[in-house]
Amino acid sequence: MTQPTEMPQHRYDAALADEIETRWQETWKAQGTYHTPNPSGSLTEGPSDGPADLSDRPKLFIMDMFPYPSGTGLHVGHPLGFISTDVYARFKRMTGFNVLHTMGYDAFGLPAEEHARQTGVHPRENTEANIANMARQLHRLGLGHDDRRSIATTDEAYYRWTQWIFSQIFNAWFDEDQQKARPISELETEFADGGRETADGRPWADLSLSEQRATLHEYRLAYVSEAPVNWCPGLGTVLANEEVTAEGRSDRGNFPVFRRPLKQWMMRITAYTDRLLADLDLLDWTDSIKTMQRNWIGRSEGAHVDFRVPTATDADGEVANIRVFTTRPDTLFGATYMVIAPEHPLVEALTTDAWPEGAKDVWTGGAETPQAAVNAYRERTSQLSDLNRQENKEKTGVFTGSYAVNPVNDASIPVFVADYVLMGYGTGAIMAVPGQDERDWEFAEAFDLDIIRTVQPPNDFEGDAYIGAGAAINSGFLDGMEVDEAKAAMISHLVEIGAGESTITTKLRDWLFARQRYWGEPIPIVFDDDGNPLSIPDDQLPLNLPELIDWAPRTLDEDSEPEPPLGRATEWTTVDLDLGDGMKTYKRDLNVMPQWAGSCWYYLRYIDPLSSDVVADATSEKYWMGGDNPSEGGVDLYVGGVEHAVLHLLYSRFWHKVLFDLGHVTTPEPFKRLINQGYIQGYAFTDDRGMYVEASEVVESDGAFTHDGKPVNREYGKMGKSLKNAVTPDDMYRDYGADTLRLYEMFMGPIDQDRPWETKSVVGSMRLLQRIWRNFVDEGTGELTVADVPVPEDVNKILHRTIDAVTNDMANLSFNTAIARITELNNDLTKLDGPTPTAVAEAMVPMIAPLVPHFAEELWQRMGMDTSVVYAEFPVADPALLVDDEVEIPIQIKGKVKSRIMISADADEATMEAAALADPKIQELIGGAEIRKVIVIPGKLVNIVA
RNA sequence: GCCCGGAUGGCGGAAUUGGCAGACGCGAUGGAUUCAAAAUCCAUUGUCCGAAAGGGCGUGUGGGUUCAAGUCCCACUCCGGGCACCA
Repeated sequence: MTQPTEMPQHRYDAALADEIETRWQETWKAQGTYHTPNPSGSLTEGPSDGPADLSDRPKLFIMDMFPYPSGTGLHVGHPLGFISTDVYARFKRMTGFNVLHTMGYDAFGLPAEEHARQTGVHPRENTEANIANMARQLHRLGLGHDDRRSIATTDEAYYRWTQWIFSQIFNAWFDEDQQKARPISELETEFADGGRETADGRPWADLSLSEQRATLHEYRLAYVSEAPVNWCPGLGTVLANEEVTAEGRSDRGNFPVFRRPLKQWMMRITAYTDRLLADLDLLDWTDSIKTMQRNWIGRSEGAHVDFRVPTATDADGEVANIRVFTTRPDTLFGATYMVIAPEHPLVEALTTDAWPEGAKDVWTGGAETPQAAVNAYRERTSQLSDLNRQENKEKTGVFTGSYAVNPVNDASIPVFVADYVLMGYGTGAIMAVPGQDERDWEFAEAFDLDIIRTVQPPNDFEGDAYIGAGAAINSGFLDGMEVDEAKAAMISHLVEIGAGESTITTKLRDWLFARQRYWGEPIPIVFDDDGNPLSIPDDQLPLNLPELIDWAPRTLDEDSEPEPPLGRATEWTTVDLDLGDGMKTYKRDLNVMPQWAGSCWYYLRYIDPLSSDVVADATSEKYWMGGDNPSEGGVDLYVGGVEHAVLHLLYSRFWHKVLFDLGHVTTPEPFKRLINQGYIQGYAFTDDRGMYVEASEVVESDGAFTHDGKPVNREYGKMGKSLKNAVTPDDMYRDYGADTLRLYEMFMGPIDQDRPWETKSVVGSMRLLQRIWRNFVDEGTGELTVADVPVPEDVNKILHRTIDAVTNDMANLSFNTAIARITELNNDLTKLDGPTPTAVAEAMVPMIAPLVPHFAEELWQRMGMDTSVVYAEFPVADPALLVDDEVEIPIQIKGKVKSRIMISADADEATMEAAALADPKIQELIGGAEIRKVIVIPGKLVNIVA
């Protein structure tokens, strides 16, 4: 049994840490210590206990990717990034910056709705409870957030502006000439002035109101369109491409997703393809994230080529023309057949009644007629999910019975339907060049088609299709040209004969923006009697969700139509409005926005969370976003998980660019610097049935692990509920305190690396704080042991070296090495007899303050300071103390260290060489051997080659 | 298949430009203290040979450049991530 009476009364333990931490958290809250002043508008007040000149200082805007407030609360993995940004923010506050750092909650979304479906509790109630719990957990961590600026995307005052931005996007169009978004009213003026022609050439004024609305709708950046979408019956909603996994299932819930045409809200993100790509160069992001964005956008340059099919006519009665996209127009002479996707609109027109002469048996799929073959093939592929279509890479297809004409050599080539060509990319049709394309080669072999090489492979080439560089062969006027030259020549030839042109294709599709769910922002749109969408006036925002008894979407089958829950609020679905042509009854849009909407712009509301007349005060926006130097502008540091590489970060950049074009923000990019923090992983344990057991109950002895007396297997994975290995911060607060948790998480390794959690190692960080504490406070009496005594010279040097190293490490976010340096300094301090010199203490406490703010504040106040350590100046190293008069340098023989000597730090090469050769140990080792060369690096080392 | 990362003691990880590999911590071992334990303090801790002094070998593998390589070059293995019939 423990006997607390024997414990020193004033030891730094969990109980004392708890007392110190909660006390300072209350004080900071009362003083508004982390209140960050804006230059104008709302929130110009700074902290009552901080410097008065904060808003005159250079700014720094630091952000975390805000969390979704889940019902289970935080585990110790979540705050890793939050602690990093907090340490950095605190360091920057102490080195002369006005730092904006706060936290919000991304609170709309599916889980709250699923929870509501299970419990009958309204999503809002549940969401608010979760936010309260998460806010408590985060506050207890001592994060220096300006809580006046905290937002939740579900706040009325917040989503009012999400809806406003939607209206801005809806009421804008993309001017291709200027490559920017402009207000739709300017387009209307162009039409009205005759500066732009209508589709059928009629003057604008002759169009009916409905026709005008329909015309403008074609241009809007947010538009309704009938397009193939990802229909997820399991969730009862449609999803964006980005929300569908490679396996063809929903990102959330893992339900199957089906492609089918539906009328849906889209956002014209594709208009911004080039700018989204080009502006990546402005950003200080990792190459891997930039690469992921580039791959997702998937821009590729090539050409359209038209292949006529003289025997067929299209829907307009014209000679059928198959337009293909190719990145290799130089290989056109090698096109021996064509393939169109099973969903291609020309399939029916091209499919003939009977097999033409020359059709090989293998082309027919065993069917009597092309009609039968194509129908059977389309039937079969339509039933395959995307997953199966990708898994089975064996080439299948059937001949349509038609031949197309190769525009460069008039060759007649057969047209196939095959599912290896996808309708969703390019034109949904290809010219097949088996000689230079592996997939075409496979198909050509399977279907006994001609193969013509049009690029000369190297002599030692042994593969099938050759996709490398080389001279053109078998290609008429291109022969002898290298690939790039041949491409250019072919394109100009195609333009000349009117059979093609250069073009650019992207994988990026317009963003599907509607969800048939309840817990999201209602779309601020109404429809007139002709079904034209119109935005509701800004002064009627926010548009609130109707109160419903039954929020849940229906789980439906594949062939069903989505049923938006908002449609059940019958009173809500219609509204009387005057939109300029008198009071009329309109139908509301019944969709809600996707979860990504609220997170697209939250940084702007952090800047100015209170304004009700503007999205963010213009002066403050320019100040915090760095609008004075737009190309360098944006949030100074944004930290979050890599899982948002293409979703949130692409959408957010898109919205920001629209707002930039419309003049609402001053920088072209929202996030200047991005860091992806690693994940905290944990050990997990499975029993003999393979079921996870509670990791905290597993006992280790002699390298073996047991749970409840039975042996278990150790595994390793992302910390969480499913692996039963979550450790909560609340447990850590109780056993060690928040400062220890902060210190441990920062000490575990570099910020961007995954790392395993080990509760047993946390004690190391606790010990460091205890050892520092003992150098400041007598554990028995609680008396301060800091005294105004002189600092020994060697200690002073160590102190200034530590200051120098820690300053650099903090600036580079290398908190693990900063902590190591502080530990070394403290170890030296421990060895010192007598009290800790005041001069050392006054440097050391501010130095640790960013990492362990409560601990440092407590020592700071005990040392008699009358202002908060939060705004204390970070110590500055004295350069004179960083250099030594004498240094120890290694002497190497052939690169191996053999001896060491002390030598004057500024000794020249000759002196060093002489000193090295004079060393007795070296003389003995060299003996009489000839010295061939001596390399001297002044102040560093001597290497003797003997 | 393609594109990014990465591999250093029993473990987490250090090592600006090529210049003393293993900082700092965890764990482990021994000691001091204690009736005993916890806590604390001190010492040792890459590996092999050796009683020691000392020496050999060592940063995934194989080669190379260099006075000198964890760091640069070539080839490969394994692990993590992203994309994937994208024409």
